[in-house]
Amino acid sequence: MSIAMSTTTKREFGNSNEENELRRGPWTLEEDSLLIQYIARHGEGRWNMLAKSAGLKRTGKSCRLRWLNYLKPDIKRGNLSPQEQLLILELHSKWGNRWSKIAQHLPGRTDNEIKNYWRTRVQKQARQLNIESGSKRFLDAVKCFWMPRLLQKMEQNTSPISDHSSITNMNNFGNSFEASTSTNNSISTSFNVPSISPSSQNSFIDASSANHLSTMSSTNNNPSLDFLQFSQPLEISENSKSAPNVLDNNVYNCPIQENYSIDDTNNYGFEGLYFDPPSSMETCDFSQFDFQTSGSGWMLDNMANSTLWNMDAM
DNA sequence: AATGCTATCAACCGCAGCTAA
DNA sequence: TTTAGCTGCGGTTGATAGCAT
Repeated sequence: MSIAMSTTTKREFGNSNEENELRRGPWTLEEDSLLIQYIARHGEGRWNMLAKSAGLKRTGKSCRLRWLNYLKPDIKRGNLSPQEQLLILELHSKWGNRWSKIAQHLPGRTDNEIKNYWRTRVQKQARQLNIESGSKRFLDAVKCFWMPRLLQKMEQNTSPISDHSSITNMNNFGNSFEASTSTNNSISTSFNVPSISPSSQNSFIDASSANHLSTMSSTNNNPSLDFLQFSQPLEISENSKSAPNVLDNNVYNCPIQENYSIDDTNNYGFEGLYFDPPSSMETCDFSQFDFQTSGSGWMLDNMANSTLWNMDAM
């Protein structure tokens, strides 16, 4: 829904006496209506001419942006699903800030939306981890913490009962994590992450993880990335316009496991999500992550109350 | 209730690439 | 070959809603 302007802001045109002055700022319902009707009759493109012909006191660029990011009928609104978030993380690790390219693989999502998501959610997490969002360390943090948590969340969504009671077997084995359900859907998942607490709703890293991480951090002052063995890249063609996304019955490489297959049989298309245990367990060097905040001591000291990797905020 | 802070997201800006004249 | 106009992309800004104090 458009945010109709009730007041004149400084981003609107300053002099209302200037009939020919270009309008700026939020679009009104009338403008939206004009644009929609014009495109319905004449199609999109040739935006400068379109703006004039439609009687809009807007630049062509502004019309294009409004249409592509907001008014176009196939725009999907609302929060990004865990599947979409996972795909964004993976595609960003592959392509970087190629927002439009990433958006091509998320039907109904715009580059602007994905860019905003990245800046407001992902980069926020990077700041809290005190690591650069584009760095390899951050990518590994994403893969160690965030992606497994997303998968866990997706798993919860696939269960008939959407709380943790549906998870009947959840064990920690050192750096690995297994969860299975007793439902007919037979979900079995394993990750190589430290001690994920199934009851930790608000914080991905629970207190035991915090201890683990603190210990590792304190015993390794010269963290090495060498034994990290992630990044089986998604096999998505650079030129592919079709979305190899989670809505399809695709099998593709993911950074956590060699392969996972996806059945499109539930709301998210993830009912049949299955992770084969890796032949050789990949491990995550947590000592590489500097959880020290700027001058306030170890972030992990009170991790139970931390919002670090808070999936509810994603 | 008032104020300040933070998160979100729509919209703008500048730049680069493309194309037609 | 040059140039002007158009389009698309990525970075950034600013309005505002919601939350905390």
